Amino acid sequence: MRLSKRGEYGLRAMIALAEPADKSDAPHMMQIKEIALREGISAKFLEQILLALKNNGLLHSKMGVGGGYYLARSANEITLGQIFRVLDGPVAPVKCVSQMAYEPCGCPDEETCGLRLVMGDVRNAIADILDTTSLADVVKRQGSLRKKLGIK
Amino acid sequence: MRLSKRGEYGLRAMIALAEPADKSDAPHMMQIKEIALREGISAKFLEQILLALKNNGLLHSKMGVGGGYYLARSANEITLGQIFRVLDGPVAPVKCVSQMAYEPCGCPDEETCGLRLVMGDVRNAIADILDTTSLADVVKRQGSLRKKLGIK
DNA sequence: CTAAAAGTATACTTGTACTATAGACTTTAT
DNA sequence: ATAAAGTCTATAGTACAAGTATACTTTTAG
Repeated sequence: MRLSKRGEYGLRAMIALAEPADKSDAPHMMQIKEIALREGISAKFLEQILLALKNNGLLHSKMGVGGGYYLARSANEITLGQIFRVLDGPVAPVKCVSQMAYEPCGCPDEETCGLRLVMGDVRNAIADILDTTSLADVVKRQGSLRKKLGIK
Repeated sequence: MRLSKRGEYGLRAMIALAEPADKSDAPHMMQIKEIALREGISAKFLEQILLALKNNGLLHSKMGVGGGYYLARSANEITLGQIFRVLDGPVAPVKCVSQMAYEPCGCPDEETCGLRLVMGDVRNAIADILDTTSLADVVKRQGSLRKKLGIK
């Protein structure tokens, strides 16, 4: 049930962009290099990932000197599920229980296939978390944890 | 979050073996060929999978003429989680939230990493389902569904 | 006791997806 | 005009998944 590096790096970058830049609530614009350095990722690889997120409407960018990437919508309107699906595809463990990208699997009777029933539950459990957690939720959670631990 | 073919076939085979052979509650012994045919799987590939399950103590086998595979324990003592881990490895989407196979990931501060927090939730949601569902549960669920639909 | 049925074990192949890396191009600020 | 930044496409190396092949061992029937 692994999350790919692509997915991992993309989610990390989006979370970084969701953190407030300063006291103001202006959108946090960051350059690829800046994110790559901070997260310890190859800048070129991250480039592709951010591009995919942009092409799917989750990021905007500004070209030229002083440019960078920023969230296309406010952090509480972007869910982890949206990001995940762009980078890693459907959430479902097997295609035959996918809501977004259904395909039949090979079982004789899909209606009463035991494996399908359980995998359907798994899919729902994962989707419940990813689709109800926004970037803002993640940032908030990080923040209160840092506060509790007395860190920066 | 895909389930590999290896995992899928193995789980299907185990469920098949968990279904009662007849009225008696003797262990259901089946040959590789028999399972492969029923599930529409390559027998040679299934062979490897069943061997792995045997070497990890989930199956027993009887060699020679009239032999076959059967569950090493009763169907309610084998969980899907056990089978899954043998065939597909850890349940956790990222290694740094794995209970069974922890490894650090690259984040600056693991304690307050937002991604890690969420992926921990995902891991627990998946593990909750797989580790509390036994083969017997799956068979029971299939049975009641078949009954409800009036099928065989 | 021997032949055939069945599982054991390992090695090989083929394809695809992951994880990048490279390089040429476009836009923008100064 | 130039340099800083993003855009886009192609390619490469590696690892892993999925499936094949082959040779060997154990067991039972006859």
